[in-house]
Amino acid sequence: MGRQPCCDKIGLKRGPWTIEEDHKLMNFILNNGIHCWRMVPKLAGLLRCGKSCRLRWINYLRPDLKRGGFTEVEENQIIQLHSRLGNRWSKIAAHFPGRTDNEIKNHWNTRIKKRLKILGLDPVTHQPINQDQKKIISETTTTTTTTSNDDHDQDQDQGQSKVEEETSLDDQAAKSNNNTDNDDRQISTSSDQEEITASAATTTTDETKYNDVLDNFDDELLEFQKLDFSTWMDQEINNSISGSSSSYSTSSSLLSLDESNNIINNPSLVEADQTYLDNSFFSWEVFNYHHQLDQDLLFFKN
DNA sequence: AACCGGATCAACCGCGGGATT
DNA sequence: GAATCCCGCGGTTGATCCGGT
Repeated sequence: MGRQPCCDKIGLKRGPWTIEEDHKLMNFILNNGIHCWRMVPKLAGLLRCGKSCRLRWINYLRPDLKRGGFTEVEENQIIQLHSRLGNRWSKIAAHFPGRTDNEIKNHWNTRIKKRLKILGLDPVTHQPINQDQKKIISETTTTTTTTSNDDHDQDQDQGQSKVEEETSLDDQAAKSNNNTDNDDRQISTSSDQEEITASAATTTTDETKYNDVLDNFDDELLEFQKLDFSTWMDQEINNSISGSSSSYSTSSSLLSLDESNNIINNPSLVEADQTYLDNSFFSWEVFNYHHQLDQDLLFFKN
């Protein structure tokens, strides 16, 4: 007997979200919170399945998302964590406040994998590739960009051997999350850092590199922990208005900061040019400018 | 200007696991 | 213990962007 689908898909909309749908979903969650994703689309008046709403919220609408490209420090941290956790993207993402598992997964598959191959490292085992393997990889990467089944199998094998370690990491992540309550940004704990440091010390060739990475990471974490969530959010809002924030998506589906500010300064543009609404997503900042952010943010601050 | 192919990333799908009945 | 529900995860797809020719 097969499993029932998560929802009946008859009459449900698929594909890219419109600004109107985003607005409905965000308003609903901000006003009501999340209790049951299955009910969210019905109550919010959306023709989407609950899964789709959840994904949209987690990967795009959540106000604490950190947009923009990954820094080298973050990339190195991802590599470090991937060497120990394998393709457990959600576990890896737990170490990066404001980043989603999807974002990290995409970044890994599109950039970091290549970077490691160029450096002569196997992205699956993180070990140096011998010449024969290098040859095979260079041939396969020129013919296809998709993940091979071999990769997949190796990933799974690797995953099996890491279950015990993962368990301890999960415990730490859980403790960390419980300690932080509303402050999602403060996820990594000192014990995480100690373990990462200890693990880094066991990898012989990259020891120095990892220590540098961890030093930088500790500095960032310290800065980060000085902020409480509401302070951070206020800064993000102020930065967005002044145009000095560093965390903006360059994604094509978002209006650029210049465009956003242009609309802020000239709201009539939106009424005059319907294509803004039809074809574009506002950035989070613009969206909130038009929808009384302060009121909505009370939900998060409380 | 038009086309092409690679890169990117949002979104979908199926599955596994925990909770509940 | 079995059946069912729901959530979350990881793999994959497909639309779009972008640079090269």
